[in-house]
Amino acid sequence: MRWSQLFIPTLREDPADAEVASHKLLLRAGYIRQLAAGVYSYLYLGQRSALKIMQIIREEMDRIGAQEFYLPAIQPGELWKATGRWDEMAATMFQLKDHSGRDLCLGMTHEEVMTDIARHELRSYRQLPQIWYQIQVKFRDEARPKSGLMRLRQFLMKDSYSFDLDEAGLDTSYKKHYDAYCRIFTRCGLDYKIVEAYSGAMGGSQSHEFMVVSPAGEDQVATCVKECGYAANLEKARARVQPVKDDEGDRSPEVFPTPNVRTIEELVAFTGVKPEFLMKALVYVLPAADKREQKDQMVLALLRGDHQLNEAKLADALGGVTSRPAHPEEIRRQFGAEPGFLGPLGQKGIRLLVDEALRGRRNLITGANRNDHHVRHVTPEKDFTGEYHDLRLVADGDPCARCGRPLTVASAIELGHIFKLGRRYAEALGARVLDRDGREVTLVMGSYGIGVERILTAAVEQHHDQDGIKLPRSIAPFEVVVTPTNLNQAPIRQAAEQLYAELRQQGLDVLYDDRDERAGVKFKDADLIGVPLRLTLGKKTAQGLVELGQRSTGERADARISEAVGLVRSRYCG
RNA sequence: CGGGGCGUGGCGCAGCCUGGUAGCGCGCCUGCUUUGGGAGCAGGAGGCCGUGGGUUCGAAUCCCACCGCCCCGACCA
Repeated sequence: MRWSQLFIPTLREDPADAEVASHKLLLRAGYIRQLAAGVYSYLYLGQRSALKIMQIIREEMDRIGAQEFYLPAIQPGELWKATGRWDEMAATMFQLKDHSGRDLCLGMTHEEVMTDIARHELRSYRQLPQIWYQIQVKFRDEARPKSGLMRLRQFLMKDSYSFDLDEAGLDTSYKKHYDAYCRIFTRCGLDYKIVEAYSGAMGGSQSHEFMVVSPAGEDQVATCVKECGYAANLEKARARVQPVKDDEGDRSPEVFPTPNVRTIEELVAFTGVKPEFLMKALVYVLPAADKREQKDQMVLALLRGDHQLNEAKLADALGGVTSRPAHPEEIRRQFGAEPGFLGPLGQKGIRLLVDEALRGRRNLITGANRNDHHVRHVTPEKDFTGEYHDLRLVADGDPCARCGRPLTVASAIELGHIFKLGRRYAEALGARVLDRDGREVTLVMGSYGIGVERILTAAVEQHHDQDGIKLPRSIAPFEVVVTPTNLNQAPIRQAAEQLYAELRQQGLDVLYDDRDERAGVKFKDADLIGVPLRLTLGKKTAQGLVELGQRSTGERADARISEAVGLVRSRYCG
């Protein structure tokens, strides 16, 4: 393509509204422009990259036998009501009505529609397994879109769905996706990690996320420093506990005054006792299930003073129900004390959830449920009983649950997520087939997603420098740029034109910078938009030489013009 | 949804406190010179100052309301 005829609106300065590197660079390089919060237009370069990413995804999905569909973005509300997600997802779903008042929504994911097809069409186990996918737009009314393409309200997703007769079949479909995802992210030139993930509101048994570690990421992952391979989303991560030596002896609880001492830090300062000998009490409220008669249930979560509560684990402990922190009035009503003075002693009608790290501990200090008082010598099991669960948020440096070496906690961008869904959606929508014995069985499903823009964003985060973007060739909008430094010199122009024509004949994506600009402008722009290889025609053209420059490494080498095309093919773009 | 910040030519910003002819850099157009890391000189075009109301002789500037965007938090299949 001739640059002089293209629309590549590069900017010299950082846009005021961009904070993270990928956002700034994608705007500056003319890949994207913003339309509204979390809504972006993909201009020529952005679209070229997106198309390449989607093509890689397509090839690898096809390779595992997945079949490409294209489903509607606009969907009937009934389907979502049938699975219970019309209300469950209402906060982030764009819901609307048609002219006659029927409920519709913009698809935020496609379990419902895919399962609807499956229930109407699949009749026999002989038709299984099936893997169906699409690359399509998704809409989510995010409360806070952010960081350019990181969290969008409209975005592209490759989503696939597997339908199997049983769990063993699901395991196979899941593994196929796992492997396909590895190939996809590798081909996109990303350095990624695979972590165990929390399934959240999707339900289901097993789940992995594909992550790129980056300060711009919104997720947190815990990774073992050693080769044991343990890696998990912080929502899910487990760790061993550093053992603590308690005071021996069977002492009895003893209330003591702690005027205005509310936080763990204040309690440490006041008593001189280290936080690991304290017990913190956090109150959560479970929304009343179903009937309005039943009132909200309160839950008290107990953790070691120096530990943090992991709300995802709390939700798991509560059977997959999301709870919310209690309001101060609710706390006063139940405990007769202010937050800051709460503890497990003498509480009725409230569920006690105790973190595993408190198992076997003795003589701890906790709140007395009386303002300005705490109580010491409290021993779980002896003085109160509760259900033990792993409730703790893993912290950087905690010993790995698998090998005991320290875990590192880092921010990461979620590129893809694979779920074993089980039968939830098939059950709700009645997707069944006859098995070998003629019995009706409910399909077992998996669902698998990849964020297209996330790949682009993560790739820019991982591959850029002061001068701009350094995308890998597989997803860069162009593979080569031919840059004549001065078009007014006929030999330079002719050599450039010829190289451009020959490289195109080789089937390469070539950009020819035929703009009437000074060399410096052309170099800056080529670096900014991230063309992996630049062929520069200039001073040495008279000697029959062209300079080959690699964007990723900064390496430059001269070559004979006559041999340049062959060299590009064999050495750089093989 | 809570907290904070910002809306002024295409982009980045100043002006606002203390009301009185709307300014700077980049970009854009024309011409000449220049030509391997965002050139120089000269001339020029381009602004409902986010929107609506109010105060005032007079509002980019003061007051009120609303809208939009960004950041932190809550939320996030």
